[in-house]
Amino acid sequence: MSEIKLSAVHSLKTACSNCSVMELCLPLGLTGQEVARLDTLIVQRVKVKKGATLYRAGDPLRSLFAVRIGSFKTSVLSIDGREQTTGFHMPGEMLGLDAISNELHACSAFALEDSEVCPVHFSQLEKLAQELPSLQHSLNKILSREIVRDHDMLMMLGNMNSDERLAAFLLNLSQRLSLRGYSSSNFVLKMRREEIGSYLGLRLETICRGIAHLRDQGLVEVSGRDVRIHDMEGLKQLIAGCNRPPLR
Amino acid sequence: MSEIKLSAVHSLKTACSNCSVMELCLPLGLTGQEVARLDTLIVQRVKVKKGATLYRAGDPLRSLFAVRIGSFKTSVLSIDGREQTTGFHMPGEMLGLDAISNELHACSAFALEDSEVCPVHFSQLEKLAQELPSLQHSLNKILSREIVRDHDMLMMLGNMNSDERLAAFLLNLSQRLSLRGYSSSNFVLKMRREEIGSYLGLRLETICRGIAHLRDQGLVEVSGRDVRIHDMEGLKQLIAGCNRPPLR
DNA sequence: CGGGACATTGACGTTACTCAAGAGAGGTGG
DNA sequence: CCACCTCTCTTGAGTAACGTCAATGTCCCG
Repeated sequence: MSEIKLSAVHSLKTACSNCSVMELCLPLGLTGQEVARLDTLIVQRVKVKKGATLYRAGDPLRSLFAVRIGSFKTSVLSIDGREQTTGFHMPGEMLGLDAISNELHACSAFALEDSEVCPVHFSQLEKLAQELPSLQHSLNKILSREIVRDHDMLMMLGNMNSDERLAAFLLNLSQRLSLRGYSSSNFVLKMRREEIGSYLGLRLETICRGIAHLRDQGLVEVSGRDVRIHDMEGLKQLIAGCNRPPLR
Repeated sequence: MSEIKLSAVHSLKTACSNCSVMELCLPLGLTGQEVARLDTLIVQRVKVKKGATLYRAGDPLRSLFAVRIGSFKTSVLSIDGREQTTGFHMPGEMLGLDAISNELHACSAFALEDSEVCPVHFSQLEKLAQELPSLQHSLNKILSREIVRDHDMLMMLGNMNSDERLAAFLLNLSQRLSLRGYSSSNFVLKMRREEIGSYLGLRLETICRGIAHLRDQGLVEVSGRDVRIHDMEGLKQLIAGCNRPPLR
């Protein structure tokens, strides 16, 4: 009886098969039965308030986290306090992959809005993957995709100017939101200018100026956090030649 | 009888257990018996001449490659011909990890000197990993370590000035060579200035000037490809915490 | 020994950073 | 509900860092 009290509300709904981003997440490529077994690993979803920390660099790896609702940023902090944002993460994406290497989280994860994640106990996941080849394959792919994504970022930081980086960033957001059923031309930024800058290797003022440049070219309209893309093709042309299709 | 002709020389020696970098490579954490099974996947080593291509972006993923002897660079090319070097790889490191994601190589790999790799057929590797939990764990760790490495690169490109990047690059080489039994203070660069620049997001002239700066501070002596580190601590201080005198 | 690739250095230009001031947005308490 | 405070965003002016262009030097490799 007493066991119910904590997880009753959650346990009924804790099921990948119910999740709106299942086909973007860990269950990708699994059969219904396999997904059901994966479900058993996710004991309880966790809500994370806007601004709260999901984990910090140096924390031991217990679980990976699948973003279910909301969005996160991950970043590493240098000794003197400078921050490099390593990614923005939306529903269906996995957090904590860099911790597998040393069993310690290498970066910190912060919620950009009220969010919800599905913790997946990592050693249990490895054990289950041992039994389910397609789960193992899925995990391999997710890890590899993160590497590809990081290489795209290296290309951006190494070879693109500020306006191109900003255009690529907006296109990337647009595409990922579109995959999740949202408008590709009309969306809201969940992060501050400073955080965009930290991600793109630029100062916040440079982000502001970049927005002004794109606006002056009639490509986008940005009002605070609201983004409206007016000329998707124009944006793509701006970065064409620096990268293949949009990003990632 | 006829089967012997091609691989006779190799098959005798093709064994991870003989390999000088075994404990840095895929076999890490495996028992002797497990290593023996891994050996069966590596049919034949492949020699790659200096300047030759091991694989190109877009090639289908057949095998991952473990560097055995020599060194490689991997890079992605933009449509307009700009190159972003994504890594330099030395013995014991795996090539092709980014191909798992789409079953297509996302970057190209070139030998920087006469080299030798151990191809590991990927689907066979996955199958074997299904039977050997520690092999699977090893692969997960290798993938995750690559992500951590890429995040370090992002920190470098996003937050460090040219001299710091160069210092960090030299220290990184020094450390990896040391791990492999070579001198940490006295080594030979296998890549050109332009390739270092492509890796660090800088022009080749900036690399030259950076070398001059480090030389003027008495930290290193570089003559062509020969590097002699005179003040390891000084180099480390230069990048410690990413702090700098007057920074960009 | 000659030629081509690679490396170095200088002069100058451009981009993005720094510093600064002010405007806007959002949350809180009176 | 408004006033206030703080955080965030925007824009300008001046500067530092890196890129570009160019000339020259050096090292291999054939």
